[in-house]
Amino acid sequence: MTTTRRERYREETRDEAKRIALEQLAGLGVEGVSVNAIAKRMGVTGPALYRYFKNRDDLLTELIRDAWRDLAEAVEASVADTADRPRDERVRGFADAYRAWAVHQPHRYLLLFGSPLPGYHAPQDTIALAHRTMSAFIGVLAESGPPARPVTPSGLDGQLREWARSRGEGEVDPAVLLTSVRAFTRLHGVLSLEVSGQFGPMGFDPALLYRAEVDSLVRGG
Amino acid sequence: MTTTRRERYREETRDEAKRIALEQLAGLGVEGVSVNAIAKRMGVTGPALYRYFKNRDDLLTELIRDAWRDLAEAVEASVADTADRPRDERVRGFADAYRAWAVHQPHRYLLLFGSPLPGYHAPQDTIALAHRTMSAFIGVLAESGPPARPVTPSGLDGQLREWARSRGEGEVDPAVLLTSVRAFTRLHGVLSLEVSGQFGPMGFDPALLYRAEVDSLVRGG
DNA sequence: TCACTGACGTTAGAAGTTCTAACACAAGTT
DNA sequence: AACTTGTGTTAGAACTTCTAACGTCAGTGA
Repeated sequence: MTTTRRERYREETRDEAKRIALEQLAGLGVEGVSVNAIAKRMGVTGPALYRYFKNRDDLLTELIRDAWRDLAEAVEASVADTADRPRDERVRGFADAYRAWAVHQPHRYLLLFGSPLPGYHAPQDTIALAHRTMSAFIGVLAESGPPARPVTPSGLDGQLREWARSRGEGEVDPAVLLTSVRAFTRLHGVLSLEVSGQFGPMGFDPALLYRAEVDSLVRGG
Repeated sequence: MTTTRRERYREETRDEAKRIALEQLAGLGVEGVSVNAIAKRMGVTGPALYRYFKNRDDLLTELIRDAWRDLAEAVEASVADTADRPRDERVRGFADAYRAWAVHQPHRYLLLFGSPLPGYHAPQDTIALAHRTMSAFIGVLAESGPPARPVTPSGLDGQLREWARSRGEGEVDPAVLLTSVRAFTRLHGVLSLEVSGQFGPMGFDPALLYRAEVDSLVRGG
């Protein structure tokens, strides 16, 4: 596919707008992402940007899409880097990469996992991008085979199996899926509270709390 | 303290505004909470409301304060109701009350735990209200004495002890604190993802996942 | 009872926001 | 060279928060 000069310029303009939007996001939160302000900083008038983004929601959707892709690439890189290491080390590597991504750009993590934009419905490709991170996680955790685990609430096994089927990854042991999802929610639990500043007044280091969770994860707790 | 007719009327007006603000929050998210729109629905003009709230942030702070108080009262009620039950049942009671509060009014849960308002700094009394929920949780979990538990990352014990001291609750075993905080982050992990709709495309019942976490919690996992 | 003070609501308006419409111009295409 | 398309402009509608100035009316003290 040939890219004309115009197409290239257009892409650059879009990228510049998104770059500035991310700065606004970091500084002022999602409410502070203003089409007008972005345009002004780019040296054009407000309405000019509507040639590049259908509306503000469209711009934010792009930011969300990019963030999911970026997160997926970060954890996939960790998985690739530890390809020939023992399973526990790979799990730790994943968890560390995941946390690093989150705490180095809390605003983007919040964009993905914080309050949903009202009326926003994630497009299909965004959901697929989100799945990539989960798949990488399941892949690493599944390495030592189905884990021993306590009683599963009735019904969940079937639902997890159905979920795996819909992801098109063939037959995955529901025990692995449950372990993965629970591990994920636990990591997210710590990260979410850290990134939204809830640990602030408590005065202890969230990284240590995170490590405690990772420890119990590799131990199979 | 005597309340004059004026004071009572003023309080009613504030309450009505907050009531409508909560409806807006539920329907349109925090961005949809508009001073102007609230005033219109109350049958007055926009600027009139500025006699009752310093500005929009002040109104939102009130909503946050109310939500923390409401949450604390909900879990404290559960704790009181199960006063003479065995410890495990009390833990389950707490977890159920906590989840019920969150899923019945997801917008309020997100107001407390979702993306923080940019530039918002929680006033001291709000932090104290948030602590009430945590204290109730610690209280129930502490009942069977310090739990057996795996290795604690070095440094965390001291920080937890310091945190307990600053809360003015005397000497609490750091093991209990760690268990409490970790239990809390795990419950929050599931709730947070549920309430922000992340489980939507996955098609399984978050309540079952939550139960799995509660199960492992009472088992001391 | 009269006068005063303070609370409350109004309109006007400044400075933002998103977003559409109409227009101008320059850059590719035929 | 003429035409089409992309990209920018200004104008403006309909919102938003929030301040200022101005009535009006209720409650209080003399």
